[in-house]
This record gives sequence, C-alpha cells and structure tokens, in this order.
Amino acid sequence: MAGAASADTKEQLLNVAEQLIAERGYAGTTVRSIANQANANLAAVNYHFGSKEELFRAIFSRIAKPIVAEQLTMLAMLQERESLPSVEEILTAFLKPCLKKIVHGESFQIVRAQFMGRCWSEPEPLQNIASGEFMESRLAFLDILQKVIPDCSRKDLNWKLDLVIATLIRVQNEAGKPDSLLKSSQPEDVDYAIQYLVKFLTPGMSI
Amino acid sequence: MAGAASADTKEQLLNVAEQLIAERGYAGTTVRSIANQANANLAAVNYHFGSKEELFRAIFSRIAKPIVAEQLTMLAMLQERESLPSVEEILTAFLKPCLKKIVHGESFQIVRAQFMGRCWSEPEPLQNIASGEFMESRLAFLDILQKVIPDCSRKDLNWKLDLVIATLIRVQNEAGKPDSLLKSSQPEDVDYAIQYLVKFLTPGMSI
DNA sequence: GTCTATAATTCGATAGAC
DNA sequence: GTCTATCGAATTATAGAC
Repeated sequence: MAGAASADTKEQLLNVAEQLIAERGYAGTTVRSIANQANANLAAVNYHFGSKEELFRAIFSRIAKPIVAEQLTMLAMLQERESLPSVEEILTAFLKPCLKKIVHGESFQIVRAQFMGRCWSEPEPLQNIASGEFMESRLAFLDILQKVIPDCSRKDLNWKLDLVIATLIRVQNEAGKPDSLLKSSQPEDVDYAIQYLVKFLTPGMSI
Repeated sequence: MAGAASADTKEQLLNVAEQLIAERGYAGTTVRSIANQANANLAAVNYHFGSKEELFRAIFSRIAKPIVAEQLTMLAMLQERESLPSVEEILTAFLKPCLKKIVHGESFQIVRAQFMGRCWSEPEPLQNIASGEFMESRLAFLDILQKVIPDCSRKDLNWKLDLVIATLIRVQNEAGKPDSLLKSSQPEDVDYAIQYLVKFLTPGMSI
C-alpha cells in the first residue's frame, strides 16, 4: 500500500540522515547520500521534509522531545516530595534521560548519542534549533538548582549547568570509541556512564 | 617586494580561514570565501597550502604548538619541586595555556577560542589532526595525574581528563556570547574563566 | 607569486510524467 | 508518493599566461 510505503520511506530517511550526520556532520552530508542509503529517490527528501534544514529539525525533534518530557517528569517527581532534592538527584534527573533515551525501537543506538553530541557544535542556525528544543528543560532545572543551591547566583548556576551539558556532549561525542566512557549502548554501560558523570560533577556544583 | 607580499597573503589566508571556520565550520567554509575575504586569488590557497585540508592543518598547528609548549613548560615547573603538585596546580597548568594563548599578535582573539572549540567535534579526519597535536601534552598530564591521584586507574584518569577537556571545549565554543563564562577576551575575563573551571573541576578529579 | 579561465564534479531543489 | 531529468549555482582543484 502506498501509505505504508510512504511512512516507511519517511522514517528510513530520518534514520539514515541521523546516522550520516552523526558521522560526517550536517554540511558534510549530502541529500543525495541520504536518499541513496535509504533506498529512496533524491526528490523524496524535499517531498517529505521540504528542505535539508527541515529534515535536520525533524531528526532532532524526534530525539529531543521524549528526552525533555522524561527530564520534566523526573524533575516533577523530585519536587513532589516534602524535602528538597539533592544535587545528585537533580543531575541524575537531567542526565539520565539524555543517555537512556538514546534508544530506537528496542535496542540502544550509539549513533543517536553521536548525533546529539554533534548538534551542539554545528554552526547556526542548527545550534539554535538544538538549544531551542531543550530551552524548557534547561529553565526548569535552573529553577530547582537555584532553590537547592541558594548561595550561587542564577548566572553562576547557568554556567555550571553549561559545564554539566559540556560533559554530556563530550560523552555523546566519544560514544562508541574503544576506551570511551560510553563504550557501548549496553544498558550497564549507559547506567555506569550516568553514575560516573553525576559523581564527577556533583561536588563542583556547590562551590 | 614580492616575498613580503607572499608572506602577508599566506598569513592573511590563515587568519581569514581561522575566522570563517570558527563561524561556519570546516565543511561550511568554502575556499572561495576564504580567498575573497583575504583579498587573495582563489588559486592562492592551493599554491600556499596544497589543499583545503592542509590549510586546516596549518591553522590548527599554528595555534596548538605554542599551547602545548606552554603546557609542558608549566608542567615541568611543577615537577621540579620536591613535593608533588596539587590537582589544582595540574589543572591550571593544563587549562591556562589553552585559554591564555588565544592571542594574536597583542590582542586576545575570541575567534581563536571558537575555532579551537569547534575542531574537537569536526568530522574525521579533522578531529584526528586536532587530537594528534595535543597527544604529547595529554600523555604527560596523564602521567602526573597518576602520581598525584594513585587511587584512580589510568583508564579512570583518562576519562576524567576527557571531562576536563569537555568543559574547556564548551567554554571555547560559547566564547563571546553575551552571558557566557568567557564573555570577552579581556585578560581579566580569561583569568576568571580559568579559575572558575579549575575550582569546578578539582573536587571531582579525586573521587 | 599572482592572475584568468576552466576543468570536472557536485550541490540543493524542482518540474512534470506516471 | 515515486520517478526521471534537469536547472542553476557552487564546489575543489589545476593549467598556463604573466
């Protein structure tokens, strides 16, 4: 049926483009190579997404939206309790969805981590698209951090949250390499990476 | 004189290419735009550097070599003393040249920080060129860290040094933006950023 | 060393048949 | 929704005059 074929094509374009951009960057990935590897026609990209940039937005949005939703859910759970959450709990709520939700269907995908890691350093307007998707989550975590660490100014906490994101980006960028922290997408490796980052970052947050 | 004109052209190409790649990335920067903005002929790039990739190597090398030299000098000074250096001193010796040496002639250049920050996430083979230039420095700092923090395995310290680099990259990437840690290239802003990173990172290094 | 001119591809995007 | 064919422009790199 035509509808099913179209849905498959559109999803295949997203999958292939995600992988190629993760490897070669946005500017280094041609629409032709995406279409070819997805066994689709060259014109299919523009038909389904309108332009190369809109394709990028669709890829990023598909990954980011569930992550942000999970971040806000975990944050809400922390805020439902009577006592203030710990810095460790806050950092875990921020980082865990970013590393856990790099799943595709059922299996973890290392390429998704690499894609996300790359997006933060892509030239404009891509970086803007990326940071925009995480704006709501970022502000929410800044608010709770300010309550838990009242000695730090908001600007200071903004810098610190940026350093947290910095380490996340690096782990994603290096994901899959032989001696990296996130060597594989096996659940135990992902859990270990989350714990490792949280332990490393927590003491610096309050100074 | 022709020789002087050539030296000027070659240096101008390096300067302009550094700025454009910092803004648009390597793949997003055309040799034409470099030549045009440098008031040079299109063929000048290939004449002076052989290829676009070799031009990139020349830019990175020009920045990295003095940084690595300064890192090793500061490290040697720490090792000349009788007692072991502190983690703070080691991190300062690593980070300070990376942020201080982003000078060009006499004035600090924010674009140089942005260029360096971008290189770590450029697709291969550029990332390989970049990390290769810092290999010697990285190994030297791993050695001293292992002496000062004997409780951590070398693999563990390798991850931690990677997280240090992660925050450095982020600061460089965000350099020049309104509310960033490295807002300007004024010496006081640079000194503050170095101190801030060291304070943030030090406690996490030993856990 | 610098220039013009151009080779040889490749790019993103679209028109129009089916 | 998918296809072929192609537009118009841009790409790196080079050849050869000056």
